[in-house]
Parts: sequence; C-alpha cells; structure tokens
Amino acid sequence: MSLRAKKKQETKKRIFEVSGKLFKEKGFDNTTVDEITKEAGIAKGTFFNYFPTKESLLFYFREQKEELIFDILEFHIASDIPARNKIKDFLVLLAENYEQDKELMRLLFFEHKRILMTSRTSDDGKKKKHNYKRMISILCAFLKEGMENNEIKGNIDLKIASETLHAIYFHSLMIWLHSDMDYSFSGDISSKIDIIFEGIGV
Amino acid sequence: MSLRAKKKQETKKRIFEVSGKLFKEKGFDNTTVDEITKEAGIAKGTFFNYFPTKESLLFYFREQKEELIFDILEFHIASDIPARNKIKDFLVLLAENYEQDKELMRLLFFEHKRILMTSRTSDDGKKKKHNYKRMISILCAFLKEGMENNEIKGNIDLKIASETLHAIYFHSLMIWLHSDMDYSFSGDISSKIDIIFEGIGV
DNA sequence: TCTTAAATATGACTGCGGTCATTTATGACC
DNA sequence: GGTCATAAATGACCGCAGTCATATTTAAGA
Repeated sequence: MSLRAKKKQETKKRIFEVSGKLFKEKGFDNTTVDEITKEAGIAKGTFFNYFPTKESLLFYFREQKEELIFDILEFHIASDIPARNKIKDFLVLLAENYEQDKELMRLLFFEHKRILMTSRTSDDGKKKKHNYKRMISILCAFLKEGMENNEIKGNIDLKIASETLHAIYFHSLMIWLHSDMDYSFSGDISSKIDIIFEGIGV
Repeated sequence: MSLRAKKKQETKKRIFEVSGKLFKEKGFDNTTVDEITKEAGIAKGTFFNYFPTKESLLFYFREQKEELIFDILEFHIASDIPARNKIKDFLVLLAENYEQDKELMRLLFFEHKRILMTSRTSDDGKKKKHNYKRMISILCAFLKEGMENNEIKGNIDLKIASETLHAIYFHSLMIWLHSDMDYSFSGDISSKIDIIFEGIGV
C-alpha cells in the first residue's frame, strides 16, 4: 500500500474515531465539524474530502454497528432448530441488541435524512453488500432450509417472504423508536413472525 | 372568530401556499425561507412563529396529502366484498396514488429527518388523530368485519394484524422510493397481503 | 535527482436556517 | 376613547455546514 493510500486510510479512521468520541461526549448537534477537525489535527475542508456531510457520519456509524452484529449473529443461530425459531432467534437477538441504547439508535436512524438502502462501492474497490441485502439473504437462507425440511409451503416466493419478514422487523423497530414508552419490541416481533407463518385467514 | 385568529389562520395558509408553489418551481433545497417570506409579504422571523423549521413544512404537506386520500378512500371501498379484497383495494389504491409522483413522495418522506408518527394537538385545540393511527383504525375495521364473517381466524389479535399489514405497506413504499427502477409497487403489496392471509408455514 | 501531473490539504469565505431583543398590533376592561 | 397586558411581527444578528481557489504533497517518468 502506497504512502498516500495509508495516510488516507488513517485520516478517515481518525475522523471516525474523533467524531464518535465527541458525539458521545456532547451529542451530535452540539459537535461542530470545526471541533472534529481541530481534534483530529486536520483542516476543516479535509473533512469533506472524506465524508460528504456531517450527517453522513451517522450512516457509516450505523452501517458499522450493523455489520458487527450481523457477523456475530449469522454464525450463532443454532442450526438444528426449525426455520421459524431460527428467524425468531435472529430477529429477536437483533432487536435486543438495539434495545441496549435507544437514544443512540434514534440518532442513527432519525438524524440523517435518507435511510439509505442502496449498495455502494467502498474505497478499496471491493463491492460491499449493503446491510439490507445482507439481511434479506440471511432470512432467505433460513426460509430455504425450512422449505427443504417441509416447514414452509413449497409455492412460496422466498424473496417476497424474506421481504415481508424484514418489513415487520423494520416496522417494529420504527414504532419502538418513535414510542416514548419503555417496552421491549422483541416480543412484538415474535408474535408477528407467528402471523406470517400461520396466516390470518381461515 | 377574532381578528387575531383570522389573521393567524390566513398567514399560515399563505406561507403554506407560497412555499408549495416555490418548492414546485425551484425545488426544496433551492428555495430559501427568505424567498418564501418575501413572497408571502411577511418578515423572516414570522415564518418561525408558524413552522418550527423549514423542513417541518414537508411534514405538513405530507399530512395534508394523506388526509385527502384517506378521506376519499375510506368511503370508496366496496362494502360487499371479502375483507382481503377490501384491504387490497385500500392499500393498492393508496399505492397508486403515491405512484403518480415519485419525486414528490421522495421529498415528503426523505427530506425531513424524523418520520413523525406521534399524534399532535392542532391549533384549534381539536385533538387530531395522526394518519398512522387513522390507517391502523381503518385496517382494523376491515379485519374486524372479516372476522365477523368468518374470513379471519377468531384468535387473531386485530391490532397486531393491522400493524403487520401496515408494516408491509410501509416497507414496500420505502423500497420503491429508494429504488431507481421504474416498477409499480402496488402489485408487490398485493402478493404480500396474500402471504399474511395464507401464511407461509405448512 | 529533476520535472511534471495528479491527488490531497487548506482555511477564508459564503449562504442560509434559525434566534431573540425590540417593536407593533390586538383585545379586554374601565 | 384611554390604559394596560398579551400576542404576534420584525429584521439585525449569529453559528455552522459546506464550497472553492490556492497551496502542498505524492507518485511516476526521464
């Protein structure tokens, strides 16, 4: 790796770390880009060579957090249980992870405008799969196994079913983040997964 | 109504109209609060007596648009058809309404930070039901009728089922808004409603 | 090592959203 | 109409995100 590339990588990391520290200390709104760059030992303009906006940092924070938990969860779901339980375990564990810091999650989900879902190309050229697509893949794999074990109807479109599962997960999360009440939304998700498995029609 | 109240109402309406016109003409980002107030014949500070931020206008635009379509839809769904069809008709018509102007919908959903879902008290003191709750009520009513006609299992929690339906509607909308592809998402919703009615489990 | 082009860093500057102390208009009461 | 209290309007002002012309650093080729 060239000197240039190394410096670039280090600067980006430094901005990331410093801003994370300052956001924790004083909150997102009370931290200025000036402060971040001062503390990181770079000029203000340099910040915008690395991140298009101050808000965009939140998007990267969230992405990083999600990647971390996905890495953990993906390989820690028991393989010898029915698909429905796998899916429940996965989404409930995800929910419980989020429940640990509601204020942080609100910041990461609400304080930037677009909830980005499109894939992007990272700096090192490797095409990164966006977390939404990754999550759909994981759910789809669970469903596929379930179908092979005759736990799931054979005529179901797995992509549509995965999206439906993601929909109820995402919706529960949004409602929870908006709510001032202090309830656990993992239980909420669990009962909705049952609905999707059993259907509401007679 | 007092002179004061009348003036207030007129000013609010004027800001609303002028900003709507300017946003259409030049886009949201290219319209400044200065321009809006100049055109509305008021001082800049006055704007913030009526709307907390420039962004918040978008929230009110969306709310107004939703109220309008809900008013129309709520009373135009045939009553002599099965619950599943009522729900499909309702959500598909809603989707088709949104499909008419994707760019506008993106603006209304993405350009302000929080997707507000909490209810609020309007100026005239009447407690207004937020559109999310209104939608849940409508879906719940459909489901209740369906349950009475034995189209829906008797042991289903209607609130949870309504929320699940809203989840798939909202999710389909989000995916569509994020997508650059030019597809219709009303069909998407329809097949997901089927999943919720029939279930994916064997 | 010298030259040159391209990548990156810089910070003064700009534009705009939002604030607030002050002024003006309204309504209530006599 | 005159007096006072309160609501609303005002616009100078401020802070900060984001820009951009210029300066500096790196890489590559001779």
